[in-house]
Amino acid sequence: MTAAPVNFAEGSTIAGPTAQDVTAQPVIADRVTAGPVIADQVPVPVRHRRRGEALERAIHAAVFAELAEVGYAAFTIESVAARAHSGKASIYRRWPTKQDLVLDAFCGKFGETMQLIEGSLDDDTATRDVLLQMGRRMCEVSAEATEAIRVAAGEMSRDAELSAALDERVNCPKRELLLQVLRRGVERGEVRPEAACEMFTEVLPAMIMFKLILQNQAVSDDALISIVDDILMPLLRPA
Amino acid sequence: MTAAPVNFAEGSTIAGPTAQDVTAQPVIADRVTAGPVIADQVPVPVRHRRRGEALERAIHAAVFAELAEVGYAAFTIESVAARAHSGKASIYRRWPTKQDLVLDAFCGKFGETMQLIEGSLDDDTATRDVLLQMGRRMCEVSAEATEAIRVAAGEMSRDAELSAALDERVNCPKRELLLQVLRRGVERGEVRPEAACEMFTEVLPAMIMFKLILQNQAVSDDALISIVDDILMPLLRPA
DNA sequence: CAAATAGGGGACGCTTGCGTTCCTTAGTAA
DNA sequence: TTACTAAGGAACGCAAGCGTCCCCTATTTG
Repeated sequence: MTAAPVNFAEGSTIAGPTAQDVTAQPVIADRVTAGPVIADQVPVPVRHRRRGEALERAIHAAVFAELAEVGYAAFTIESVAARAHSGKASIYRRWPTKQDLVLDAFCGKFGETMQLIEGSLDDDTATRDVLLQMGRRMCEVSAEATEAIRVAAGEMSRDAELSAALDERVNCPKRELLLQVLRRGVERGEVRPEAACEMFTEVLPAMIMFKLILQNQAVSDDALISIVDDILMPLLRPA
Repeated sequence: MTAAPVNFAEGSTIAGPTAQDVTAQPVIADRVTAGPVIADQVPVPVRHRRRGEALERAIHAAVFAELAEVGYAAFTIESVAARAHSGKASIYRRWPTKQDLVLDAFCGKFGETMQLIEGSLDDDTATRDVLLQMGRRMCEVSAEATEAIRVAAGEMSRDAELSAALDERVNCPKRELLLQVLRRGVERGEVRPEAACEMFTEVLPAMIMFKLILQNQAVSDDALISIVDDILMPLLRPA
């Protein structure tokens, strides 16, 4: 199940005006409620009431937007609700604390992210290109959730149980997948056997995350290519 | 000027009990104030009233301890003051917001961290060992302030001015120093000339910070050696 | 089409931390 | 020794969010 990009646009206004939306919303709702809808006065699709998964995705999107805009310290359930055009109750009904909310959003985004690549492992793509593709995907997904990643890392340092859970759901799958790519590379003669180990598995994520999460730099495609071609491949290639 | 380890033990109880310390403190203070000090009843040095730099270092230490224990979201000026056995006013007198406080603590720790290595650039240490030494130093310093690092990164993403300031005070010096090490390596014939560029400068910090800050893993000395010997040096070494 | 369910959103009392002020006393400089 | 400055610490009013409840209505289910 993919991250449903559709709903990102519909459910919440990413990086859009915050307070204004909140006040603007009731007007539209009233018009819909009070009298018959005058069709051509509401060209933008009338906000319908979302439920279930659609609502959750909208809230998740609002969480990322809010985190990016004000950070975790100033992050409040109230503003997430407002941004998602939803009620606080709908949020509290699902997530008991702001921590749960953020971490669940995090998992939703990264839980099944990497599996998307698995398909391409069957065909005849070169290891170098698979790595590049994985790098691109990591950048793409992570760039939308940098603060959530920082928060998750921070909470993990304080909660061993959570740490184990996130490790299992996010880190391990990613590591395994990368390991799989390396092993496949060995079979194809593109990777030396000793290089198919855990440590080399960390080089790509480390370089990307360092720039993205800790240095706040966008990772251009050129930079990515350089990481793969000038760092990763030279390390992996058979002598 | 080093991070003054003396004060860490004196000014605040890192990772020690929080609430208890707070309530325990006045008792000691009263005893000191009210009557003559009975020497052997107060074997631990009586808390004297700190000022200026000594106080600031104690507060910084309390900041790191507090961040590590409760995280930035639950971090309050009040608990920092309590932990440092200081008054809120003394903190507000110096730092207008919690953001300023944390970031200043961050700068205090990382501002002049790396310069410590510069001395060893003159003698005949091999590049490999210089890198190892730098890695150790990075681990050492960063491990005490992982949450502060995350916070700094997060704030930077929201504040371009701050971002520039921290870059100048922390990132650039580190990058420059590493570049200097690489160039020195070129002169000594241990590094190929094309490798003395910015990108390779990031490999060591990226690997360390990824583990430490994003994966929450301690970086053992073995791991560090492996990073230097199996990743960095093979990339740098002349063909 | 009717009944049941859940969402949007306002209101409320409560708690917490903010930032300030004030008082007493410890360190410092003259 | 004597002023002077600043620290420790308590108290205070204030604002912001919390978490809950309730009402009304859109959507779904049967």
